[in-house]
Amino acid sequence: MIALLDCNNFYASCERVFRPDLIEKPVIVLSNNDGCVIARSDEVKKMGVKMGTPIFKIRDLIVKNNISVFSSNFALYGDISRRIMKILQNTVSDLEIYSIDEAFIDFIYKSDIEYESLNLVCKIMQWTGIPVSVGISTTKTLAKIANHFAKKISINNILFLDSEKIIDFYIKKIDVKDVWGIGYRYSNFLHDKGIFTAYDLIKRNDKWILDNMSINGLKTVYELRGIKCFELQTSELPKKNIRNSRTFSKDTNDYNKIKKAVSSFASKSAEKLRSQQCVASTIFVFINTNKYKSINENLKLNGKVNLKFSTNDTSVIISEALKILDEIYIPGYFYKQAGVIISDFSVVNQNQLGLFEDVSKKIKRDKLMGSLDYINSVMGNESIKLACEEFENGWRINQSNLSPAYTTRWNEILSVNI
DNA sequence: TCTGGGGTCCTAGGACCC
DNA sequence: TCTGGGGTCCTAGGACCC
Repeated sequence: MIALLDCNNFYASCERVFRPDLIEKPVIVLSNNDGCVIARSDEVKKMGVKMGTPIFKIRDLIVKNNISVFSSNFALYGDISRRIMKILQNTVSDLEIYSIDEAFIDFIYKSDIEYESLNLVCKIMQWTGIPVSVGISTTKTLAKIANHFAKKISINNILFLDSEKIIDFYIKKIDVKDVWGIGYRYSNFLHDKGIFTAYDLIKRNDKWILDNMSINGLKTVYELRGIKCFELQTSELPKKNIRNSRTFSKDTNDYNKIKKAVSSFASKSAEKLRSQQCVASTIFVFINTNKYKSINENLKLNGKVNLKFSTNDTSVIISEALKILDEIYIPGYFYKQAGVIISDFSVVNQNQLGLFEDVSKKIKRDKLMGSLDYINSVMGNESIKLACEEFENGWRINQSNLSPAYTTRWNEILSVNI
């Protein structure tokens, strides 16, 4: 059996932990830059607000229904997530942390899985204040479906799909678009072909599925039929690429601002790269103009470089990224977004040294990067950084409704007046 | 006025080889 | 005029996930 544990309306629930006055009141959390809705409490879902709705389209609704609006506070959500995963680590036998608010698990005691699940739900609520749901079945894809219905119809937020009869009942009820692995393109295609539920889909033959939805589509169908194709991934795999990008708070034609932003993205990418003990050999930089404005200005510019010597040195990655920026930048346009992606990793101590690489210099640079990471880890993020990264709020995002970092910053800790 | 950010995997087609 | 068969590697783009 595989269980999927999923936090209910995770970001909204995190905000409520420190604002219990908002329990059972409508809450939304916005994307970076306060652009669109990325989390909704149940009350807001009932009002018909969809995931990703731009905030300016629901201004009236917010006022009318007195919806509490929060800017996204990833320091807080990340910390609460770590606490929940820690509880799981100490409670279950196998754990795959699938996302910030989801984990696939297997239980130690398998004789009464529903009881185990209930214990877990209660413990997480008591220790962190976050409501969670558990769906259990024979494959990951079915556990996902179990979880989907656990949130909707189960009284205790737990649903166990074990017998074939019960599985059949639910896969006849679920729209293919809500099946894990079937996105909006495939679901439109399937609807056109007269396939509306997961049950309709599994009745199609394998060849048809393979031809139209490729191998992953077929795996999904097998999983729906109760045949395991996706195993529990219990150890964390290193990332294959690292991306840092932002939409600017205001479109900008100021080259220096973009340069500082790109430097800063490159630096953050390098830091993440070092934290997984890797070096990278490909650097990709992109800048985009505003896609919602006139066609003429809808530019997507990008470039990349393959380095001769793989590196995780911040200054090298920044200077290479800036060279690319220099090449792709076209003056006279207003840019909306920029980003840096690094890829083609190898593990630090397995990396072949270049024949013409200056080894003594490299050792010095490695030490320097080590010190930089150490100071930032002890003194707090961005305590020191390179001079080319931004210092003022040149391109920083809008966060006008940001809640305090209650659990990760001493000066923002909750105070209680008695 | 105002539309997020960070990932993975697969496939078709082109370039190149003998 | 007629133009094979078999392979590898790389890349862009498309699909999906949270």
